Amino acid sequence: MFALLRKPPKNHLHFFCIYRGLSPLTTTSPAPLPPAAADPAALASLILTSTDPRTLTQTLHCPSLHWTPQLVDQIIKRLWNHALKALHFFNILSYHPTYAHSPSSFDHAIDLAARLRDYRTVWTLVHRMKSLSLGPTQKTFAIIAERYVSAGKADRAVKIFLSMHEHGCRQSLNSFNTILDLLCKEKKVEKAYNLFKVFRGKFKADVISYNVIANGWCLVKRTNKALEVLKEMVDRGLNPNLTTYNIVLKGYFRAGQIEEAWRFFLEMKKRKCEIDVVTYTTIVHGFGVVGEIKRARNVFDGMVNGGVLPSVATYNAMIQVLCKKDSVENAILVFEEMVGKGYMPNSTTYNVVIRGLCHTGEMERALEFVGRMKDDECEPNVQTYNILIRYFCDAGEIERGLELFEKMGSGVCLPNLDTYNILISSMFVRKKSDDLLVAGKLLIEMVDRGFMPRKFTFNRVLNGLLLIGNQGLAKEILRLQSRCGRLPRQFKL
DNA sequence: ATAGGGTTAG
Repeated sequence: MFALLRKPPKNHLHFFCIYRGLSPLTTTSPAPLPPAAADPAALASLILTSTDPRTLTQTLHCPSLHWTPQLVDQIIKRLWNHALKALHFFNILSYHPTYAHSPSSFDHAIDLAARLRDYRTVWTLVHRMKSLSLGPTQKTFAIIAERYVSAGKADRAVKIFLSMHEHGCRQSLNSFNTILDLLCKEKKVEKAYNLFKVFRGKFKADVISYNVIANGWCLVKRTNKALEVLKEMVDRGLNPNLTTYNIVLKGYFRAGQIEEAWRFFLEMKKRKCEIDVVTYTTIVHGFGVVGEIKRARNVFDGMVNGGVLPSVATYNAMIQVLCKKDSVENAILVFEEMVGKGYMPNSTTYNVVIRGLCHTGEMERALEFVGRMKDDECEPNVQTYNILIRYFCDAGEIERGLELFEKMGSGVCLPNLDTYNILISSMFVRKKSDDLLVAGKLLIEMVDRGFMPRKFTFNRVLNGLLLIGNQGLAKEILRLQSRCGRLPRQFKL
């Protein structure tokens, strides 16, 4: 992609837009005029449907288009689940005659390239940022480190963090806490804790550093380790705060230590510890997921007396656990109650209700809520589509699932990794050979869009294709799998 | 993008 645009035909394009009919380039195909207003949706679908990079470049470089960092970021966001298209777009604008990318757009591009595991492009972009004096910033390094960690290269991520000052980005307590958090969120708590112990003196670890590590231990259900770390914190003269207590509370619930959680909450109250909406939401959710609906309800109803109003997240927790452990009808009652009190449900709220209805087989009622969602100007998101696709397919209505998938692909809401996984596994329920062929094509498409299928998915699809005797496609997928493996991938950008 | 609460997945 870079090679293609090595010599950006700057001035030429200017003329092309004004004298469209006269340009020698029209011997191929005329570039469509860009949408009149700078509409991110229209531009994103233009980029998605374009097949000729040269024509697209001409359109996007047209002087009547007024680019801003916000517009560029909005378009990248819309193309997020089609990494190659998004990077192509970023790259075309890199050669715009007058517009220059913002640091935020660079960060997004770096994030996308890293998701493709195209580390060469990642570092090319970092250097370009540097030469334009736009970075790299601490955020840039957080993004890179996160991608390395999630690709199973935690050691590499740590090395990069330790050398970020060599790239002209200074280290700080913030960046230290960030790398610790990234490692913890990817369940590399042991590694985070070791790093913490080595550098806590140098960076002057604070209560946030300790909270991050404690939360890490909680995430792997080792609440006692979390408590140990926090005791150490207190011994060093740092005081826990409300976030610390909420982390521990959640930790108990996560580890299934329900009564310990409740005792801990009572202790918080007894000690006149400030209690906030996060505390209450944690308890409502925690009780609910183990089926203690009555206790969840009591806490939910009682929090107002404690002087704390529920948030949308609290309602979402209550509604979700009612769906799962009680009944959708009661969940919907709470939903209506929330609306009646003037709360605006968000997409999570709608998705929880929609999933609940799908789960009880009430697809049509679920679709009514999708309509209601739209009426509230809350557009169905990728999760909404994933829920509907999953349950349509589960109910044997695979055509309806595929129909929704097609709709997404048109640019409304591009499919993500989950969408592909859901759909691919649905292709095995009818045991039709055409379905298996579709599974193969979906697998190729998902890799093309920067999503890494699990080994299980590869094997499943390969077996399916061999079963129907499609050696050709199977071979293609095998090649794809070996490219996705250990070897760094280089998408020609 | 310096920490804590709601979607998910057999």
